[in-house]
Amino acid sequence: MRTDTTFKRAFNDMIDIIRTLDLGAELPSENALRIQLGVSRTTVRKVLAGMSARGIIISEAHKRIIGERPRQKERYPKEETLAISEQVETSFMEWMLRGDACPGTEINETELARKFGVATTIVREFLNRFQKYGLIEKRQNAGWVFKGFTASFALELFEIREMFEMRSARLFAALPDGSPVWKQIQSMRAAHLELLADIDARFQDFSELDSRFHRLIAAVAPNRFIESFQDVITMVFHYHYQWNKRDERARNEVAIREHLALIEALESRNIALIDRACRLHLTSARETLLHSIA
Amino acid sequence: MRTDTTFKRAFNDMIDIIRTLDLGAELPSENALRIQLGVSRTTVRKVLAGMSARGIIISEAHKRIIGERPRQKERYPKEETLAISEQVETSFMEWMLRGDACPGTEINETELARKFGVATTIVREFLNRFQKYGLIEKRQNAGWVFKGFTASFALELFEIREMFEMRSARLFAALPDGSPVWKQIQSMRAAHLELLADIDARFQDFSELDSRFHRLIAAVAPNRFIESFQDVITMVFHYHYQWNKRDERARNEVAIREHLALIEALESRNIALIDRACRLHLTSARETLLHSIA
DNA sequence: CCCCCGTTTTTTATACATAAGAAACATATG
DNA sequence: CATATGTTTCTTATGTATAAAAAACGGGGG
Repeated sequence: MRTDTTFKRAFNDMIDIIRTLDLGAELPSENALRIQLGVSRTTVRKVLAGMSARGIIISEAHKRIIGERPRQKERYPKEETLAISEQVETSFMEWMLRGDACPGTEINETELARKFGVATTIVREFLNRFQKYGLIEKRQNAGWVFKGFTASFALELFEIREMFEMRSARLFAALPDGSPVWKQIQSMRAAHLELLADIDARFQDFSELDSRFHRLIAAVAPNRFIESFQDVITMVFHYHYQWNKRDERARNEVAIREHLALIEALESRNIALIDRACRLHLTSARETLLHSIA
Repeated sequence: MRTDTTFKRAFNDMIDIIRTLDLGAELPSENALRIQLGVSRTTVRKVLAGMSARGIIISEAHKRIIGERPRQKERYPKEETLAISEQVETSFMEWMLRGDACPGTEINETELARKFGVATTIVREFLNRFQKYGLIEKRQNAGWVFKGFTASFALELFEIREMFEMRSARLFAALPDGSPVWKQIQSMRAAHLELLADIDARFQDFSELDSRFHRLIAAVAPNRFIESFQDVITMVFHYHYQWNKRDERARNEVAIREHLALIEALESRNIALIDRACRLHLTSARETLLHSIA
């Protein structure tokens, strides 16, 4: 009943590993592969078995040798490497953001399960986890209510975000000169500049950089509640902007420049400057989001 | 397979309703009862049927009359009115706080299900919901890890709490004189004074008052993320102090006085005073918690 | 002894089943 | 026709089943 997505993902990853090796080379041990692939040895063995069956790997006495270069077409398609729970997430986000759902819509577990073609258990589990994003609410013995991806959601989100980011930025600036974070922030700046130089082609890469940047700042003083809140932000930006591509390039360029300003402020160690750069960036991000909701 | 806890709870509540009525009196309509009991009409009818079977209610043509006073012993015991999911919560908290679990302990769904005598589905669902409290963490394709009810948990919790409470207190103080909250804060003060007057006997009532007090302050500027965080705080205090009764009376008395000081500060509208009262209270609450953890 | 691999046991992810509960529909009665 | 009750249908809460994945066990060679 469980899907073999872990196996398929590992299989694909294994293809990549083999491609870095020479034909006829000996493979690493099962245990070594287990660590490289990030799965259990059970799965590694299944992958090895599958590759042997296809002639990619040849098993000799106490050895496994690469028999033939795996071709890209032997990979399992991306969809088959996603656990059902991940597929549900995507389906749900699509359902939500495509506009099938307006604020106040009742969410019916059974109906969603039917619509997505999965078991109710999974939908239920997803909704329980999704609850933390503040977009749905459960009612006792009844279903869920979708509260809507509304302006007030965005405002509440940014109120918290501002508190958290200002806190982290200040703590960041208070770190001693010797701290390794100053190196990291340097390479962060470099990454921003690189992206900026090639913004027309790569503007879509910003989303990931954005997340990394804010997480780096927050990481100086770890707090599990702040980290958990960053998941909310990541989710919002990841999914929301998938459906709102308007002005994406311009939007991201502005954000990059704001990040650079914040980096400079951090390096100056000047609290007033930091506060201002931080607030400026968040205000503009908030306005952009609000604008795209309306 | 589903338990009939909703029915049993409604049945007990119905006993209370009937006791306020006279013998021979006519009962409200099913619909009216549905609203009073907060359940569906289906459940109301089941309750009515049960009571008819016991002679508490006599059904005549188009009428239902109270035939006999229900006795307290006819109530269903409390345990039977708790949904399995609620029982799991209690069991888990007990498991956690009784000390069976030290930081880093791996949580095994199957084992917990066995230990608690429930289905794995329910345990899984509970863990998914419980995740938001920051005490457990999931690992892909494996179980969960209990991160421990540790000092750093308490510190991280209070760092956020301080941000949120200060924010709410300030917004509270900024409300115009005409706002109804000033009346509410007055009666809150009265409730605190009452409790203080009878502290030796009623010190255990503080926990609920505490939660109400902080929620009142936060409610002036609703933010779903802050509200959700208050659930965390409520959980911590509710369960943790169930297993740490040491100095409870003294602890609560101190907290009441701190609340009274904060109320006074709020009424003064003086930001500096408010900040100080707020911080004082939170610091003392944090120290108390830290002390009881160590 | 330590690592490698084959085998067995345990656990998780997911599907499915069903009683309890909610909601919708239908009928009756004033 | 509005409201109350009887009936039917749909949904949720919870248990059980099972393939996939992880973990544990065990023997053999360096």
